[in-house]
Order: sequence, then C-alpha cells, then structure tokens
Amino acid sequence: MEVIRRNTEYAIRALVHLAANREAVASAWEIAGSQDVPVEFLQKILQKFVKRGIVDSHRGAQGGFSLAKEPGEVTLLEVVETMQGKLAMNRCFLGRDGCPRSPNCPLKQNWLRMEEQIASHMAGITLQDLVDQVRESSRFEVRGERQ
Amino acid sequence: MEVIRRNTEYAIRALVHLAANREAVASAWEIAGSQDVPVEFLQKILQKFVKRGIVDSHRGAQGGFSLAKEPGEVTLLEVVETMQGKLAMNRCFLGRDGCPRSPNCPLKQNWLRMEEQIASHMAGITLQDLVDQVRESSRFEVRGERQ
DNA sequence: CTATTTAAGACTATTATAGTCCTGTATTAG
DNA sequence: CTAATACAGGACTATAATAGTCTTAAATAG
Ligand code: FES
Ligand code: FES
Repeated sequence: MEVIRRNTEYAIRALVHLAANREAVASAWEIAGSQDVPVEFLQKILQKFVKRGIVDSHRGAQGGFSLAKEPGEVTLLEVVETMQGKLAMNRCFLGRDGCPRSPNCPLKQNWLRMEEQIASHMAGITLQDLVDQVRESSRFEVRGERQ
Repeated sequence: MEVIRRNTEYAIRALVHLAANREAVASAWEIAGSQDVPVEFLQKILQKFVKRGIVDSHRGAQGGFSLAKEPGEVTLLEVVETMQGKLAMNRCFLGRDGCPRSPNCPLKQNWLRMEEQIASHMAGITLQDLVDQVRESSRFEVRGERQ
C-alpha cells in the first residue's frame, strides 16, 4: 500500500525544479520535459499550487511558472496536502456505520497520533532541504560514482 | 487519502469479534451478520488469517473460525500487514525512473522513519486492547450515555 | 448419506487514479 | 493590431485498484 500518490510525486519533483531555479520562470512544457511528467497532467497539478499561492503563474509568451515563496518556506506537508488533502489513517474503526458510534474508541486516538506524527515530520522538511540534497547527490555523480 | 482499506477494517472487526468470544467457534455467516460485512467477502478475508496461523478454521457442520493465538499476542500491525502488506510511503522520490537513481536521497530516509513510526505504533496495540476498550465503551452505553 | 461450512479460484462491479483533449483568455513579441 | 505563446478550466477517456459475487470442491458432524 502506498501513501503518496503519483501526482504528488510529480508535484514534488516540479516544485523542486522551480525551487532550484529560483526567480526564473519555467513553462510547464520545460518542467515536464526535464522531469519526465506528462505536460497536460503537470499543468493541472501546478494549477492547484497557483490557487494556494505557492506558485505564481505568468501567462503569454515567455510565461510559465515560478515559486511564489522562499523554498525554505514551503514544507513537504503543504505540498502533499495540496495534492491529496489531509492524510487520514481511517475515518472509523470498530463502529459499524461511521465513527460517531463509539466516540471514545481507542483506535481513534491512535490514528490521530499517527497522523500527527506523519504530519509533523513532513512539516519539518522544506523544498530548500530537498534542493540541497539533490545538489549533494549530483556532486557525487559528477565524480563518476554512478550506482 | 486513506491509509487503511475497507477490507482491513472488516478484518479488524472480525478479529475483535473472535477475540471477544475466545475459544468459541464462530461461522463466517455469524460474524458477518454481527459486524455488517458481506459474508463471502469476509470468508476471503479470514482465509488470509488462517494461512498466517492467526485464525483456526473448522470445516463442516458446526464449523467456523476461532482465534489461534491469545488476543494479547496478535498485534494491529500483523493484522494490517496481513491485509495490505507492508505499508510504504512511496517507493521513490526525486528519481525519475525508480529509486536506484539516488541511493542517498534524503526523502528515502524520511519515508523509512515515518513507516517505522507507524509500524511500531501499530505493533504496540493488540486485539486484547481493542476488546477491552470495546467493553469499556459499551459499559458507558448501557448507562444511557448515547452520544 | 446429508446438511453444513470452509477453500479456492474465476468472475464482475465499482470507484479512484491517471491521463487526454478542447475551448477560452491573458500576455507579449513583432 | 496580430499572431504566437502559454496558462485556466472543464469535460472526457483510460487504466488500475479495490470491493464484492458466484461457482465448484472438499471436509465433517450427526
Ligand atoms: S469508532 Fe470511529 S474511530 Fe473508533
Ligand atoms: S530517489 Fe528513490 S527514494 Fe529518493
């Protein structure tokens, strides 16, 4: 079972791309090409971030997308939640027809704690961190350390 | 996005049922009825636990299923993994065509840590805990404390 | 022997995700 | 002003995952 969906993965890659070339405007076509993502699909994805104010869009010739915030300000949590909404372990357990049945169910507490753990973990990672790491590993690759 | 699937939820309910009536043999039909789960579907589910040695099956008339282990020995983690396999955040990030591209990717470490957190949390909850809690809450209900 | 109940696999239905396409509108180079 | 460029938004299709059903066989209690 996979928690992070494909489009979320695409989104992260695209945002890392934007964060790496801060201030520059990149078209969806350009990003898609460099990240192996279907263009039209990527546009759809980026639109969500535009609405959230995380990405700026620029129409017309020479237009495209750019990061609206500092890379250090955008957390993985924001990105993931923009794509797939709040992560939920399960709406209900041990209740036959929805959670309200057992308001004091112990699993509910456990699910919530797990959700919080994941969320706070993701909230601690920013695009800047990812960009830095990408630079790190490509430094290795340049020295001929492939695989 | 939901991490726990429907059939896993059914499985937990069914196992709690079995754990509550320890030693007794309950037919799939009986369990399904008491837990609002499609019978045939539940059979499929229980078969998985039989194979894992968590549940014993008894064919023929008056047959059914019973818990093969002590309720305190069966963890939520086992149950969830029996149904949906190991929980994975995502097989890969920031690599275009699979994880091997960046063996030292930072997200990989983060995903692993999150997976471990969830797993250890689930490993700390047993069927016994759930049965106890169900008894707790029904005690409240009996006193007329509905909602 | 017969009614009951699980085992196993094939099959279908439903829903979620992924991906495409088309039409419109803003922007800007020329 | 015009034409090319590139995003906006919605409708649409395809694919895959999940959920659920059905059918046949094998075991067992009475
Ligand atoms: S009964 Fe709804 S979360 Fe436990
Ligand atoms: S590149 Fe595969 S997990 Fe990061």
